[in-house]
Formats: sequence, structure tokens, C-alpha cells
Amino acid sequence: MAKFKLDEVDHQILDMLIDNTRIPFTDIAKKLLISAGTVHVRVKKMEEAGIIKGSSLTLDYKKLGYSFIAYIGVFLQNTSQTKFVLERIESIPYVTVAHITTGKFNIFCKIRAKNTMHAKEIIFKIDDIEGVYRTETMISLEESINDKKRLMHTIFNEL
Amino acid sequence: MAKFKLDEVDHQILDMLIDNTRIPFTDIAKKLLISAGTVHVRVKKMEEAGIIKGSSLTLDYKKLGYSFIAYIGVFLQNTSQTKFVLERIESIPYVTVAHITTGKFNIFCKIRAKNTMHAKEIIFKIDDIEGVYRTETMISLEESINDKKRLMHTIFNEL
DNA sequence: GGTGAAACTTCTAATAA
DNA sequence: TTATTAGAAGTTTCACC
Repeated sequence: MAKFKLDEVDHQILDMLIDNTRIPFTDIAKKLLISAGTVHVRVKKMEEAGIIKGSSLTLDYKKLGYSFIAYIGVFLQNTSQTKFVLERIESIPYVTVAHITTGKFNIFCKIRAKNTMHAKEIIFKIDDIEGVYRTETMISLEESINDKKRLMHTIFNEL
Repeated sequence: MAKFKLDEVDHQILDMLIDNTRIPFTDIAKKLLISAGTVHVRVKKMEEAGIIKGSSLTLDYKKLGYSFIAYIGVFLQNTSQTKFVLERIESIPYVTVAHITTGKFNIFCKIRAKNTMHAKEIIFKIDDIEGVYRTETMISLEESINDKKRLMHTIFNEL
């Protein structure tokens, strides 16, 4: 995948949008001493180039009753079943990410559940998929999410 | 953490905002046959209640030259060092999430890197942290992220 | 590329129901 | 709680640098 050229102004715009997507373009323009029209054009270009894939709300899942996070490593009977099993795992709504991995596991996924009981159900569902040999669960006792901004700054300082 | 009461209108609003945070409130209002003022009030309430924690851009990290994802399981010499090591791991900008976990590993994290070489550097950095006994790496060959919308719908259907 | 202004759209808070 | 309203604010386009 090719890199896309972003200049300092683009960086600054992304920097302001990344943790508040609804910040007015006029505010961005004021801070960067450019016109709102320019901000608009820049954002549009980054969207068209696919750098900005979209925007999303950050919800508090704990407040919605979902405070349980676990990672499940999946061992397959046979690697030829990878695609098949992956599709079935993806179809479970409580699975937030799934990966095909090298190393110990064939497939690796993250789940978000209400509680231990609920997690058990989800894990059993994965265990029951045809081709799954066994699974290994790691329960998250504490999650710390790194600011996207920091990675972004690091990336920009390298480009 | 307590659950927060959301009614059907709140659900619909979140549903429209979750994959496009910049959709005009007037559009939401039209679709839900309510006024834009009501949308405004509802969103504000959900923000105040902390259900909506914020909004963020979804960037294409591949296009920014970061196409390597791996999970690192960390074994500690002693669990009393957990906090100390976790803090050091979090301070690495390429670490996107870190967890304290039950099961095989003491700490578990996800990294985003440019390539294999770069990942090696990051892993060595983790290995070098005082208190880390050894690490185990799982390289992601393919990542599939589940739509937030689907989990949200599932949650709402239960409430 | 960028700007500034015009035309249009949306936001937001106060008021009323 | 919700709707209406109206002025303030933001977005988007475009002729011109």
C-alpha cells in the first residue's frame, strides 16, 4: 500500500480532528491561520485518498453494561479451515477484532461481554465451530488504551 | 459501573452518529421525525452521562506506512512488577492497547509497526524493560475489525 | 495550490407548549 | 420532555489571486 503525502498543515488538521471530529472547520482555520475553505478542501482530499476512512463515536461500554474483555486464542484442527472458522467467528457480534496469526494460535480474537457468564457462552460458541480444536482464554483485568494522537505524532515526525 | 437508560430515540441517534460523527443533526431529525433541537439535547445528555466519551477519526494506517500488527504476550519475573512494567509498555507510542491479563501472560499488548524490522525494535524494547522475563509474539497476517454498529445493535436489543 | 465573500445549511439556546 | 423559532455560527462553492 502506497504512502500518501501529507504536509504539515494536513498533520495539524488531523491532529485537531482526531479526538474531536465535530470541531468546526472555522476553529481549525483560525488556529492554523488559514481559511475555512482550505480546511474543507484538505479534509476532502484526505477522505478521497482514503487516509481518513471515517469517523466514529467512542462509547463507554462499561456504562452500557459491557465491562468484560477477553482475548481468545483459537487452535484449528487444520489450517485449511482458517477462512471458514474466521468467518464464523466474525459473525459473532461480541467479537470486536479477529486476526489470523503466526505463532501459537491460528486465529486470535478479542471479545467484549457483559460478564463472566456471558463470556462463557461466547467462548463455547467459538469452541463449537466446526474445525476448532481448542481455545485458550486470556481475561483482561485492566485495559489501557493508548491515545491515537501519540502514535499519529510519532508517525508524522518520521515522514 | 451503572447502566444508563437510553430509549429508542437515543439508540437511533447513536446508530446514525456511530459511523459518521459529522452527520448534521438536522438529517438525524428528519429521519427520526423529531426536531433538530431534540437531537441536540439528547446528544448533549449522552455526552454528559459519559455514554458518549468522544469521537475519533478512523485513519488508514496502512496508507501511512504502518501495516504491521502484532500481539505481544509478556511474562514477568514477578507479578509485583506489573504496574511498573505496564507503565513502561504504555509509554511506547507504537503500543496501541495494553492489558493486565489472567492466563498464560501477565501483560498483553498490541503493537502497530512499519514492518518486521521496526516490530523487532519495539519487541526488543519491551524485552529490555526491567522485570520482563520473556515475551511471545503473535504476528497478525490478516485483521478484520467488526463493525461497532453490530455490537451496538446487539446491546440495544437486550436493554 | 490558497483566499475571501456569498449563499446556503446547521447549530443552539430561549421560549412556549 | 419536546417543538418552534430566530439569530449566531459553520459549511461549501467559486471567482480571483
